[in-house]
Amino acid sequence: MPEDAGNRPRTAPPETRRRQLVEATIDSIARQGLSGTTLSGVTARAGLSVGLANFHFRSKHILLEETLRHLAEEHRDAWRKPLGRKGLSAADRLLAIVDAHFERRICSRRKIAVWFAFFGDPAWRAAYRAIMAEIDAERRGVSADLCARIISEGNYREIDATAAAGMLEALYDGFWLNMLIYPGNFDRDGARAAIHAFLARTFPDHFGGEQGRADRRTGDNTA
Amino acid sequence: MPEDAGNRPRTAPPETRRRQLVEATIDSIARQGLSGTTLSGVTARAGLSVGLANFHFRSKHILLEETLRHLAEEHRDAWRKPLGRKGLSAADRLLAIVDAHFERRICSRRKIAVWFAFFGDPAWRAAYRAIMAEIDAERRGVSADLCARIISEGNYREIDATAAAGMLEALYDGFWLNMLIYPGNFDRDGARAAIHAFLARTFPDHFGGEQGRADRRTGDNTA
Amino acid sequence: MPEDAGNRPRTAPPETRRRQLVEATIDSIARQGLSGTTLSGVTARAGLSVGLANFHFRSKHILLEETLRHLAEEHRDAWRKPLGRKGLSAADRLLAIVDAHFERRICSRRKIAVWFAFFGDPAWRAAYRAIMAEIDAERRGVSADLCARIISEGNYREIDATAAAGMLEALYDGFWLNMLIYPGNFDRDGARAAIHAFLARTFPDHFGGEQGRADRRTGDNTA
Amino acid sequence: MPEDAGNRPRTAPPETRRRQLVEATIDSIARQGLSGTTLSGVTARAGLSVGLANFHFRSKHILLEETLRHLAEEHRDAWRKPLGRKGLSAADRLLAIVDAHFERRICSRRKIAVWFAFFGDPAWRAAYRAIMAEIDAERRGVSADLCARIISEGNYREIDATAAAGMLEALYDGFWLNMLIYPGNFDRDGARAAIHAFLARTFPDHFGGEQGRADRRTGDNTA
DNA sequence: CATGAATGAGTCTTCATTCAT
DNA sequence: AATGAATGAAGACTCATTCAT
Repeated sequence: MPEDAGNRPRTAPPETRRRQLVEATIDSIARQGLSGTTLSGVTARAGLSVGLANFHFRSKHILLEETLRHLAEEHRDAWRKPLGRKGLSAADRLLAIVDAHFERRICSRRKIAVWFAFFGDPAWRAAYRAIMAEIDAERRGVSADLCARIISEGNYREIDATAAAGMLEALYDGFWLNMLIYPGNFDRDGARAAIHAFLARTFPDHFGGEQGRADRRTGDNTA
Repeated sequence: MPEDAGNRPRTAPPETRRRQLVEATIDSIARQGLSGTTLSGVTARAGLSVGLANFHFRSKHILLEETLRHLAEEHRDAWRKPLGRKGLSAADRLLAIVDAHFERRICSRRKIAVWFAFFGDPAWRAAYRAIMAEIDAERRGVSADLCARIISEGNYREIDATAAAGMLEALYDGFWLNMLIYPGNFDRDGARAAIHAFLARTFPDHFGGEQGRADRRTGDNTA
Repeated sequence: MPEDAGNRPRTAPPETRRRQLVEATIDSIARQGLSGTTLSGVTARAGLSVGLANFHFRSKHILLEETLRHLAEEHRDAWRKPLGRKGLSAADRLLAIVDAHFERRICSRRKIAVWFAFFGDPAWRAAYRAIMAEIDAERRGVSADLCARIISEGNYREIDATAAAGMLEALYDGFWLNMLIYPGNFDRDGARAAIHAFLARTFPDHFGGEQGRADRRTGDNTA
Repeated sequence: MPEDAGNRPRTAPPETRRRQLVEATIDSIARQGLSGTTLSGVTARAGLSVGLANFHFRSKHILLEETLRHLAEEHRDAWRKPLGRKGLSAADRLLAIVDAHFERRICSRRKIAVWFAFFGDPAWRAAYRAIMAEIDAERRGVSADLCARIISEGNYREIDATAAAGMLEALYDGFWLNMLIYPGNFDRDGARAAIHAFLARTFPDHFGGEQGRADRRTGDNTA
């Protein structure tokens, strides 16, 4: 269980330890769930002592909070980064946001399991909101703006940009959950393709059918 | 907290007690989460004693399992019942399935919270599958069949019935989760309307815009 | 260690259990000190399980608080009871208060050790005040009143009743502490005799030397 | 909290560190009690590192022992020093011992709190005895001798010198404790005056009323 | 059917102590 | 001399389960 005991230095920079522990926590939540995640389980997985978790984080609660925050930042970075690129069309940007939700790093079953572990608990839902409400609102806002631009560019009179952005949000979560529960029936590529198809049907002039060809390019599946 | 102590008979038929306890369990999970749900909490809420819960259910695990089963049956009944009616078109039936997911009884935040509590835990996900895999598969199958019929009736060559059914599944869960996390931004009527709009855009000949008018008929919001 | 396991009933009235636990707590504090007093130590001494202490008292803190309160009431009763008797002179009453502090039940090393355990901790000092400030003030007040009556009856112009009462308070505590630390040099009878002598010298007309003869009547020493 | 971090030299002679740590320990015990006194708390208060406490003292136990010893020596010096002066009468010497107990340095609430912290714990009572039994006996012996000389000088037939010395011991501790618990009702000057009055009544020819005048000379109260 | 006292295993947390730097 | 990361034993508390009544 100790990751590589023996030649590991007895002491390490705080950030290293924190990362090790957060990573072990993600592992533990994914496998044992939130309530099955114990400090001793996490530290054993990390090859460290119980005391150390309380030394670097001040309590189990804070460790979990930091884990949530870690995931939050990783996710936010994933969809924000491509938006920074120059010369992208609104459609490109919207696709980038969609695809970010199904990148391998973001959308492993391991990490989705952790997200839903937090979603499943009322207290952690509140923590999630405290951390993510603004970020989620920003993403929805950006998506709605992009939809609005697409709508105004095209000939999509009857479409409501806000509603379209809401659909996308629902689709991310909905596919994630179904990938988690029925991994045999849902996978990253299928989900992405389905959302692409949805966009193609909604904004046919912007998301042509040829986009779909590239969807099957990554052959990996979530572990 | 005891529901109506005092004039309640000291003994009652097993089915009554079981229902009381399951109901109290749903309450407890919705408010405290799965890990915050204790036998003594549940029984106190029901105005009963701890011993009784272990008498009627043999363990906490079984009580939770029965709670999950209760919800499962309620949900299954909700979308199955309208399918029994004669003389409904494929489109009517598909709409009925969609709408069943957003009925008030099915789609209260209280019950959604319980669903996601179970979804959030790996062990309970397995239990969920054991109970629901077949039912969920059936519903997906029925939806896919209905889509296939609609597709064959209409002129929707490029559409994949299975994918469409998968979209619907994702949308149910996705809207549910968003209603749970951001109740200010997502509600039952909006979700239903969004899915109706999705169907209208996907199968324009079958789901005309006039369907949308009825969507705002129920003014209630989830408790 | 279990007190009389085997023929002890598995369940007992709450008051019995509470008393058992408080008694075991007194024992434990006397022997191991406040910080050496653990829930498992106390319950083992009482022949009960850890869980039970948290069932009858809601926390260790409350158990200790109740223990303090128990001692407080016992002590208060000891000096209050004789004051209720009719036909006692002021001097009689004052002596009764003094003697109450050196009764065997009140003034065992075991119990004194517990008092001083609480005195020794800042937080418990505050708890002591919360419980005892009024009672202690009452006793000082009664003593001062009695001194005042004695002073007015006798010819003790220069004596301050309040100061005399303060002296008595100091003497109780001072002898208690010395009995605790140097049991070879200080004992109940000696302490009582010394205070009697102090009163005889302070109020010679009221506390004649013949009082002293009775002082040696109890031959017991503290355990 | 660090006493004067920044311009403090990184290394200092052992005696300096030891004194700093003992002083911080006294602070900590006075505020948090013995059980609330942790090595990291003490060292933080001193602006030093945990490791250093274990370097200069070999364990927490030894640090506390040294703290007790420090207090013991300070106290012993306080009452011994005046005895060294030439030309003092027995009465003067006895008064000096009494007054030493109520000097500001000796009799602050802070230090009394520490004494009683040690008194309150059975194990530390043993340590106290190991350190102080002889010193306390010496003081009692000196006091008894002085009383004996006073008794033989005066006309105090019925008085027992040993008992008188015992009374004084009890009064020191008794007033200390009451100052600790009820600082509003007991203070250094009042305690000293009360003991002076006690001596004046016990040995009227040696401790005249005019002594009392000087009692109020120090206007400070305990911190 | 029903109660609730009793048990004890499991978890978080604190903290003295160690030790590499 | 000095630091502070790291360890692990010990203790309070929770809670599912049992069982006598």
